Parts: sequence; C-alpha cells; structure tokens
Amino acid sequence: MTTRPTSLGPLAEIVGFHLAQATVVAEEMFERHIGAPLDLRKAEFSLLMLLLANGPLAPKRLAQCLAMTAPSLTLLMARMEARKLLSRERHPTDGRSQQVAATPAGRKLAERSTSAALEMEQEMGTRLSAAEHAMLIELLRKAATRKPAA
Amino acid sequence: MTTRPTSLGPLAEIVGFHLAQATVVAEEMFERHIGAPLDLRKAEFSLLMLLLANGPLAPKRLAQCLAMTAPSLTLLMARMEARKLLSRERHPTDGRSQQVAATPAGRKLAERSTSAALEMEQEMGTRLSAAEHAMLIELLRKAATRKPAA
DNA sequence: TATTGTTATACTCTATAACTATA
DNA sequence: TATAGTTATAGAGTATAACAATA
Repeated sequence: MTTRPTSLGPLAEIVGFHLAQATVVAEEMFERHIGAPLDLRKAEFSLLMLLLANGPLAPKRLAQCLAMTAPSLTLLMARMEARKLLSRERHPTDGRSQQVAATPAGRKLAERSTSAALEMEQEMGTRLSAAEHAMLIELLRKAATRKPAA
Repeated sequence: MTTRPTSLGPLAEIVGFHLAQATVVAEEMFERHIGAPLDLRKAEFSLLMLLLANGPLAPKRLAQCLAMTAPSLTLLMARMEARKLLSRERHPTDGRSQQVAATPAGRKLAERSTSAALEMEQEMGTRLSAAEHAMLIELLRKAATRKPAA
C-alpha cells in the first residue's frame, strides 16, 4: 500500500498551524512527565511555578500571567486549596484583594515538578539542540508579545 | 501603582509554556482574520486547505493530518457537508472508505481563506521578520516530529 | 478478524453574565 | 462608581466505548 505524502498546501506557511501541531507533542510530554505522575494539570503546574518564583501573588496577577479569566482561576484555586497546595489570605490594606501562597506541601510539589520539568525539556532535547531550544523559546516570546494598546 | 514584574521562574525555560502563550495570540489573530469573517473554525479551515492542496482525501488521512480522532472528524465533516462545503463519496474499490472532496462553494471559500491567511501571516510579520517567521516554523516542525515508533 | 467510519455519551476547558464585598 | 473576586450557567472541543458495514 503505497501512500503519496499529503501536501500541507498553504498550511505549511502558517505559524498557527505548526503551533497547534507542536502543542500536541508538548501536551503528550507534559502528561507523561508531570501530569500523570504528579497529578497536575498544566495550569496547576504553571501556577505553582509562579508562586515558587515570586512568593505570594494576587489572583489578578496570576490570571494575567496564565492568560486565563478570573472565574476559571477561581475554580482552579479552589481545587488546589482543597488539596492543601495553596492558601488564600485577604490583603492587609485592601480588603478586596487576596494574596495566594503555596503551602509547604505546595512548595514541595512545586520543587518536584521543577525537576520533572527539567527531564521533560531534556526529552525535548532529543528533537532540538540546546541552541535551537533557546531560539525556539525566544521566537515564541516574540510571537506572543501582546501588541502595545493603540 | 508601581508593580514589580512577575518572574516566570522555571517556566521561562519550558517550551510548552511559551507554546501556550503564543497560541493565545495566534488564536486571536485567526479569529479576527478568518474565523469571524469567513465563519470557519480552525479545523474547518485546515480541512479546506488540505482538500485544496491535495484534491479528494479519505477521512482516515485527514484525521492524521489534523491530529484529531475519527469521531471528531465525523462531526466536523457533517457540519461542513450541511453547509455544502464538501461532499463524500464511497471509494470505488473499497466500500469501507470514503473520498472527501470540496464542492465548488468549498473551493471558493478555501481560496478566500488562503488570502485571509496571507494577511494573517503579514500581521505576524509585525512581530517577526521573514527570516524569523521561517525559522520559527522550521523549529516548530522539528519539535512536532512524531518520534519513530520504538 | 481487521479496518473504516458512525453514534452515543461524558469530560475538560473556558467564557459570559450576574452577583457580593470592598474601595 | 470602579475594582477584586465568586457563583451560575452554557458552549466548544475532544475523548472513549460500543456499534455497523465492508474487506
């Protein structure tokens, strides 16, 4: 059964298409290295990483960094709080806002996630050289930059 | 209100994270250039592009190219067939399989989509030079390559 | 028995609108 | 009146399992 390879046509030049294809592979790798072994979804993992790197943060800020809406974040935090991975306190001077902090268990899981993530990027290293890996991230950053509001 | 920038911590080195961030921007651009004006979802657009470039194809092949499951594709094709964008015929020698072809209306829409996509990539050009655009696609292709089955 | 495609069903993710409370 | 966060609800996308038809 000889099958002629399928042409991508115009898709070949479209960044968004290749982004989607690469995402399929990246998500499979995430699931295997982090999602399944540590029982973490992508957004939960990213949230822990942000708390690990910055200390307590307001939900508002987290929502911006994670590119998610406030209601989605509320649900996410509720699950993680129920799992005792983070705690929420009212801001001392502004009663409307909160400070979200990782619990000791949350920090421990964040650290384990960090090493799992390192292994994940090492697997990515079988497809990309170190220079290519760095270049890819830099180009993705450029592509993702929010345009300055007109 | 001075706000210290938020550190990404380990996320900064993770391809998957930047992939997700870039995808947010790419999807917003898709919606504006193609999704809303032509009433096409991403998968519908890609499907039309594949038919435009290859002529009639079997659903099996389409599912592979689009990285989607057979049941999802069935629903997608049903919607597009109802819109008279494509037609399905049984394969002449193998009654199990089908040949999916764009109708004249489907081809016309595919051609309009192609020029809309060109404009979309031109907007991407405000963030990336032509060389960077090509490099990004090449690196995404490398990252997305399915590993040879062990 | 294996393969192509469909139907039925459920789950995850995310969004919008309406709401509460603080400022 | 504006902002931070929550609740309620709905929609899009996708997956798995069970099925029908053909090889």
